[in-house]
Amino acid sequence: MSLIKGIKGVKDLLPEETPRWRLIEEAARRWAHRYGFHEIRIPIFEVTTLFARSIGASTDIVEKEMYTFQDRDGTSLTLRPEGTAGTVRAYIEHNRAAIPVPQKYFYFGPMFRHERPQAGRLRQFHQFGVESLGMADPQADVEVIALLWRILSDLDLPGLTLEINNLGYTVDRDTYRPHLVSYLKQHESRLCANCRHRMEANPLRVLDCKVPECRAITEAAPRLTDSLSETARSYFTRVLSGLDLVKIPYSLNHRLVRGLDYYNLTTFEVTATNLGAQNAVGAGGRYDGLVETLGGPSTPAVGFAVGLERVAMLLSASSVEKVPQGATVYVAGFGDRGAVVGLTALEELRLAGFQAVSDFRSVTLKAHLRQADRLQCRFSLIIGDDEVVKESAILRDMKTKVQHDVSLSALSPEIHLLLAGS
RNA sequence: GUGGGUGUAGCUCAGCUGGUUAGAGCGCCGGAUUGUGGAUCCGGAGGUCGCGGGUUCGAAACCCGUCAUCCACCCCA
Repeated sequence: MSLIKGIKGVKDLLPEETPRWRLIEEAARRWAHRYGFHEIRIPIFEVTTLFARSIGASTDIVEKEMYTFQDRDGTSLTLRPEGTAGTVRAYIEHNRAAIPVPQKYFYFGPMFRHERPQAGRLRQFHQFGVESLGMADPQADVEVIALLWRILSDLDLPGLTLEINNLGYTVDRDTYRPHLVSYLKQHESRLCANCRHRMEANPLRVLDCKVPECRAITEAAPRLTDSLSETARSYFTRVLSGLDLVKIPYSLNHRLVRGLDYYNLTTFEVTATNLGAQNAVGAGGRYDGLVETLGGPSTPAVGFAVGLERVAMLLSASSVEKVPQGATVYVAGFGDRGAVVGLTALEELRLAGFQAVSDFRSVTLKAHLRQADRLQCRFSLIIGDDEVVKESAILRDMKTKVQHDVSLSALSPEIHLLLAGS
């Protein structure tokens, strides 16, 4: 009999770490709400072609990282590798374009990518994401970027940096690509093997190669900026001045190229220190063509996603360890009659709104008090056979060791009174 | 998919060039304190040394394989 273990790259979140996650989720929710985003809950799996069409058939995600399987009727389904595709699908399917107010959504949930696990990278990981659909104005970009920045800074993550770039329109990239390729061809022999391949498949990706040799070459390469149309340029300028206005610090990075095909114009990424190699905490951009590619009405859109595991990693390094709230009342019922009365006292306290706990394995008062201490309870309610006879229990303040008799017939009012007094 | 590190008690880790009953700290249980927790002291329990094979008189240690895990490449949030 071999032990059944969890799947590689798929983690359990144990009660010790769950408060940290709640903190992150609450911050994200709070800020999303302030910015006027509403929660959407979309399925965890979809028809495979949705992802192939939106993310891009030649991306790594679609080529080799998706969890794809056959449904019983043979249709190909896949576990979502990201949240945008499903959100857009829902937007189209429910004809949300017809609603005369901006459609601004946020979501939380697990995503699935078959990658080799490492620091900050799992096969089942969690994202918080935001999609702002319908507004083709730079202010919409600013709004989304500001929201991302606000959430992450509110959580006080170390070494946050916002990098931003302008990918222009598809036509802009089409005019730029030949310039880049012909330049790269001249230096082909000095490029890494990977980049030589990328040069054919997706030349823009060569720009964010980390190999120093490649970087040196691309440093002098023709820049996308110089091929951008006037409209693309002025759009980006207005995004930047909007960020200045609302005081979001950023730095330009002309190498910033996203790994998903649907982005255009504004792209951005927030990185942090102390994250190891996977240092992107949140990233996103504008994707004006996606709704239409998926069969919906032409709809401009911007969004981002945040990697929650990565945020959680950073948060552990900083200051979270201050919320281990223990229970307020430990009920120590022991002896034949005390145990019985203890059970009813527990229930009575809970109905009255207290958090009340006990360890039913403990038979002696000593053992009970030890557990009360471990559980960091504020009070212990001692009920032994003697107390049952007297019809009054002993309420012990675990910190001050002060004890009061409280009558068993009026437990919760008397505890309320003592609490109010202290 | 490729490379490297690490697998010894519940946890964190020692264990020298192979040598006899495998250790520490923390945690756990019990006692000192038969109805009063945390501290102290005393005592105790707990290990297929990841798994399989090989070398050897002898393997936790050496060799081969395998699995797990971590980190990096790649990719991305």
